[in-house]
This record gives sequence, C-alpha cells and structure tokens, in this order.
Amino acid sequence: MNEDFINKWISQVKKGTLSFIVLNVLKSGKAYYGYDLINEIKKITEIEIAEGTLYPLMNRLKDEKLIISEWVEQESGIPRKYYSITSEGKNTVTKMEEYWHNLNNSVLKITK
Amino acid sequence: MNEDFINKWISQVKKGTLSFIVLNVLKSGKAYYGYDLINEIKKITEIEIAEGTLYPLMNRLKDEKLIISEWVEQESGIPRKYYSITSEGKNTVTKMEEYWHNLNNSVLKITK
DNA sequence: ACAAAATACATAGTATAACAATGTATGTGG
DNA sequence: CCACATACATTGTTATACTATGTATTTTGT
Repeated sequence: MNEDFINKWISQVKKGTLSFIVLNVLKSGKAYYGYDLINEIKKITEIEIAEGTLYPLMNRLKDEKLIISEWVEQESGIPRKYYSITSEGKNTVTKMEEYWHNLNNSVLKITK
Repeated sequence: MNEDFINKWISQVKKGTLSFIVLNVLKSGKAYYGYDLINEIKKITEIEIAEGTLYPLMNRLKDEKLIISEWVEQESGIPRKYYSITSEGKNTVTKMEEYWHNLNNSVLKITK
C-alpha cells in the first residue's frame, strides 16, 4: 500500500544509525574488514548495509579519526583492509550511546 | 572535543525520527497546529524541532495523505492550521513502530 | 505608551548520508 | 569454464534536518 513511503522512511531512519552500529561492533578493539562487517552486522541485527553505503562510511569515520585502517595481505585471496577503533572513537561512541538512549526513551514516551 | 561530529550525527539520527514522533502525537486523533506540536514535543521529549523543519515536514506528510490540515480562525490572534491523522496515517505509524522496535533491539544487541 | 518577546505561519539554500548502479579483480564450486 | 562469492571502490540520486530569513499579530514588561 504505502510500501514506498515506508521504505524511504526506513532509509532515512538508518541515517546516523549505521555509523553508530559500526562503531559499536569495533568498540571491543577487535579489527574487522569491510566485507566482514557487513556480514557480521547482518548476522547479529538483520540489518543489511549496502557496500555502497559501508565503504564511504568507513572513510568518513577514518577522516574523523574515529577509526584507523590497515591493509593486510592474505595468503590466498584478495587483500583486506582492516579497521580498528581509536580512543577518540571510543569516546564518541559513548556519547552516541547516551543520546541514543535518551532518544529512545523519548520515543517510548510518545508511542505508548 | 568532537562536539562537531556528534552534533552532525545527532542531526542525522533525527532523520525519519521526527516524522515518526509527529505521527505518534497525532495518533490519538486529536488535532494539533504546528506551533503547538513543536512545544508539545519539546515538553514531552525535550526534542527541539526547528520551525524550518516542522512546516516542510507537515507538508510532506500531507502530500503522502498521512495527515490532513484545516485552517481555523481564532477569536483573537493569528489563524492556526490544525493537522489531524488519516486512517492511512494510522496504518503507517503502526508499521513504523514495528520497524523502530526491531531497530532498537538490534542496536541493543550490539551495544551491550 | 513603546519595545521586546512570544505566537504562528512559510520558504530558500546548504549539508549529509543511504542507496542503486557500476566497476575492478581474485578465488572457488559444480 | 561459468557462475557465484569475496573484497574493494566511486558516481550520481534522493531525502530530510537545519539555518537564515521573512511576514504579521498579540502579549508582556517597564
């Protein structure tokens, strides 16, 4: 029916959320490469991040110095670019968490 | 420190959220006018919606037939444009609620 | 009585991020 | 050997939040 409007809306709601999710996955300190992140996030959350979304996103996070990247050659196969969170990234994700929490509480107040 | 990045992020996270919040306020069936909506939402949620955000938003929701509007002259003061939700709007907000719920659960899985 | 603030609407321009489409290249399974 | 999975990346499109600005009326403070 209004499938179209909902899909557009979902795309909008994802804005900001994806960077938050990515930083949270990296938060532990473990390094992930892009393709792996997409699958990992899909597995845990069922959220599908398009490749055309993820790679520019990782570059933005890098520009902001929230993550760093490193090429790692594989014994077999295509080299991978591994991303790790920085301490600035950890601080940022903590602030994000606070805001997310407040926002969700606000929404809950209104939806109930 | 990274205040700037966080502020940009917050602005992005609000995308989609504001239409969801507005529709939820209107959900009960009670009509609200724009200026009132801004204050009501601020009072309940502490979220500040800029006027330059709200009025275009209301027009979009109207174009999508999720709400209707009606001018109401006041005995004293400036006329107000009252907005009410349509049945299509109610269906839509229900679907939005579902998605929001899933998204939040996904995020919780990753943040914890 | 007058200035400032609040009420109430609206639009134009800017910036950002998600996504589809497309492209490159290597490795693997049937 | 062909299709699919792996792994990276860019370009162009679209949608929405926000700042700035504008109009006009009413209320409040001094």
